[in-house]
Amino acid sequence: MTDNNIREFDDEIPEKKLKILEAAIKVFSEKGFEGSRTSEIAKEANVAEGTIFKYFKTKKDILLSLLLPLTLKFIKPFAMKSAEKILNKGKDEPVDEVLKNLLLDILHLVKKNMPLVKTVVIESLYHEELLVPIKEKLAPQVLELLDGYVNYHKEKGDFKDYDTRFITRTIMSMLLGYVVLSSAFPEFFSLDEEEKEIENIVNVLINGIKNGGV
Amino acid sequence: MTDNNIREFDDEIPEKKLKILEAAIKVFSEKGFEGSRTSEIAKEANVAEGTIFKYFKTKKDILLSLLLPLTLKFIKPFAMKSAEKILNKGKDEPVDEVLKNLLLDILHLVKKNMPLVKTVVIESLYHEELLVPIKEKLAPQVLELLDGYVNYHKEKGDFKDYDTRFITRTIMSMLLGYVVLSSAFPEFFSLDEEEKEIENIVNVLINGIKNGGV
Amino acid sequence: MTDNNIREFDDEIPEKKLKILEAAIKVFSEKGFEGSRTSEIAKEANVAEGTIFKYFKTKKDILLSLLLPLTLKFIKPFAMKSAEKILNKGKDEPVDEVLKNLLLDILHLVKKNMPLVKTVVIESLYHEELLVPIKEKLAPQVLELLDGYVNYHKEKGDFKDYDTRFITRTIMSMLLGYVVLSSAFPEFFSLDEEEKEIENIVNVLINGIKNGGV
Amino acid sequence: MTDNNIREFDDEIPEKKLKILEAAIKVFSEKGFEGSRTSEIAKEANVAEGTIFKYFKTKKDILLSLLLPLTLKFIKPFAMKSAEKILNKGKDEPVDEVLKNLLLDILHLVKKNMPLVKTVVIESLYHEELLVPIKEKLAPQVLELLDGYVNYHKEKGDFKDYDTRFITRTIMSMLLGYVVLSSAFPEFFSLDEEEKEIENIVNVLINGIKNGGV
DNA sequence: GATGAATGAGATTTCATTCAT
DNA sequence: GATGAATGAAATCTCATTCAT
Repeated sequence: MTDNNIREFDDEIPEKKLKILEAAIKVFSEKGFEGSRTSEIAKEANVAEGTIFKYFKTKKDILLSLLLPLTLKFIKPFAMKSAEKILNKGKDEPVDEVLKNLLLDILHLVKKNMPLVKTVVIESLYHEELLVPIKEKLAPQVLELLDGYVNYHKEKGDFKDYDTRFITRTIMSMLLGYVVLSSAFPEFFSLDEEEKEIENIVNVLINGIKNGGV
Repeated sequence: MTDNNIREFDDEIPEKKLKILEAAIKVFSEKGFEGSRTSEIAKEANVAEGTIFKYFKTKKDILLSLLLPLTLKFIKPFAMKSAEKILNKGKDEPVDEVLKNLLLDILHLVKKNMPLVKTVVIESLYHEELLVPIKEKLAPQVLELLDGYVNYHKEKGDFKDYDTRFITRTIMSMLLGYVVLSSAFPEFFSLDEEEKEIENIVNVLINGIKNGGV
Repeated sequence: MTDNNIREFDDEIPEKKLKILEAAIKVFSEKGFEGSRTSEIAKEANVAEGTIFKYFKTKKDILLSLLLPLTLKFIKPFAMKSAEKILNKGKDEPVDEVLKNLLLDILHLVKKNMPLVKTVVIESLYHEELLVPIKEKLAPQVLELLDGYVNYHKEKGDFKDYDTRFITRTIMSMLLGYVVLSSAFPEFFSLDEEEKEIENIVNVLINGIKNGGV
Repeated sequence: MTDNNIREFDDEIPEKKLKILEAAIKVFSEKGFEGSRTSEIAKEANVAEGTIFKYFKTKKDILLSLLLPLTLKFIKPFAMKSAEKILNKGKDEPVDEVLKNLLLDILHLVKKNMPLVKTVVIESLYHEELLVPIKEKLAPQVLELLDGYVNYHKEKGDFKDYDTRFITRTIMSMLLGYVVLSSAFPEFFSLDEEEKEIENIVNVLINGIKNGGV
């Protein structure tokens, strides 16, 4: 499932460079950026160590290069598939169903690209060069999308009168929490019931845990 | 607020060792474990580099030593203060209030020890030696506590009929998500309204975002 | 003026090889042999890096190959032009004039081929393979020529009774000193008065700086 | 004779750093800066390779650090000994004698520090960072000294009416030429007659080679 | 105990050279 | 012949760890 393939955009990116990127994502996600050795990346990519530096000026450069695949992996499908399919098409479906599908879609995307996401998220906590473009380019796009969704339902009267941004934050928070928790303690979750788990989470998000709610 | 002091247990731990631990927490949290230099820790601790190795066999040993302060910092107050004060004392207060106080307490604890928590959480993703004791010792204690709390309210009929563990997971998830998100994107939150934010989060957790819920 | 062209002997030498040699002379003279990269030579020569190794077995081989152009550049014209034109033709002119013309000719030759000369001179200080042929082939030819010239004038009674070799050495010394100094500190000299400078140098060489001499 | 010792200024410079500098001078002078390996310098200095980088940030830093010993080696003794002893004390001796002593002194200094001088002179042709401080600090001091000497004798009527700077240049040129030539082709000179050679050179400089001069 | 100079194994990076196309 | 992607040996530099003081 975590096939980790960045190959969707083979466009003009050379085969070897792709193999190096894939290898780097694997190794980084297992050892962390600083804990990774270019020698191991090279071996993993079936490439001579020197070849890495034909495609990337420095080791750090490999890390920064992960932003492109991340963006492509998320923005494009998220904007297209999720936005169109779920938001537009589904504007008549019940809000529970729409939200569940949205979260499930995001989640599948995250899980499929877990090593990439894990690496970028964690390393952005230590490397300004990585955090800045995320804050300035990636985050705004995601926020805009979610805010739009939230606003639509708020206007329809589906949601309580919280601040839009607060709802967006809460949705992201829950998602993030679930991802981190289930990735750190997978045995804490029943692996094959993700669908059911998400369904429950969405239910909580929508109706709360308190008895006597709807 | 994040004074990061481990000194509460000065018991027999030598002053220099404490200074080294504090320095390590600071440096690790800023650079990550692998990205940190023992030289920098030494400078930060106002100690000669060699002194570090009088108290810790290896650099990794410093990391593993963080488990003790983490446990002391969390289990003790969490078990004592939270458990007693909030759970026992509050068994008559409305559930919203109790949950809010519980979360707020945990959150304050986390925020106060953010560098320590950040380091242990992240590094446990890369170091088995760190993850194992967390899974085997820390997590069970936290779970037991939360499960007890959840069960109490479930039995009182306060909560919907979800699986206990699911509720526990969801509470932790939300907490974790909030912590990670607000720590990675602090400007995304209004710094001085943490209390209000938590209150809202608890409200969502309890009543959901859907209009027409209670 | 420093056109650096080795093309005079295009005889059978392929165009690409010439371009590589020219490029090497340029790059070597700017960065030194060890400080030069074959990649830069290739770029400068508008040639693929691999092409270099079609014409030269190794990088060092390029350096050694500079001896041929150097010899051609110097021995041929020096022996022909200088020897014939200046020495033979001028045996009746006053010694000052003859010496001045000789030095000027050599100097022009050196300046015109400065990058080549600089490279060979300096690198011969580090590479036996380069020094040996110079000592065994180039130097003797130059010495023989100069010695002949000096002897001619000594016999004519033009020169004081110094050892022939000493006079030769002194002439070369002055020339070399002037070349090195004016190339390291060009702003120390007035660029456009080279002719006048040489004239003065020759005057000193012939008459000394002491007042009361001729 | 080329003892190459920089130890005169042991002042506060650590023993190991001195050994590294001495080793670097030796290796640089034999292989050139770019052709030298830090591993060889370390071995020559009887020091671990890592130790080099405790005292010098980079390999290039070692090269630049040679300016200090060079300055100390030359400016101090040159200014003190030469200036005082030769210039002041000798203002009544015949000009030949004074100039000869001056050149001999400089020459001895150069020969004694040949590896250092060779390295700095040659590498300054390739590294701006080395050339600039020489041009701006070292050269002016030397020039001022020589100019002073020349002016003194010009005013006394000892020298012909050449431009002061020209005479300075010519003296330096001859010296430099002699040093380079005798160092590149030592067998071209009779090693043990340096004193005599210099005497002759000074005679030429003063009286020229032309017969009938004084 | 505390220090910090010294170490050297190992990391990243460079670059001459090869070779399939 | 010409190319330039790929190589990998070797270079520079880093840094946890040791140890004499």
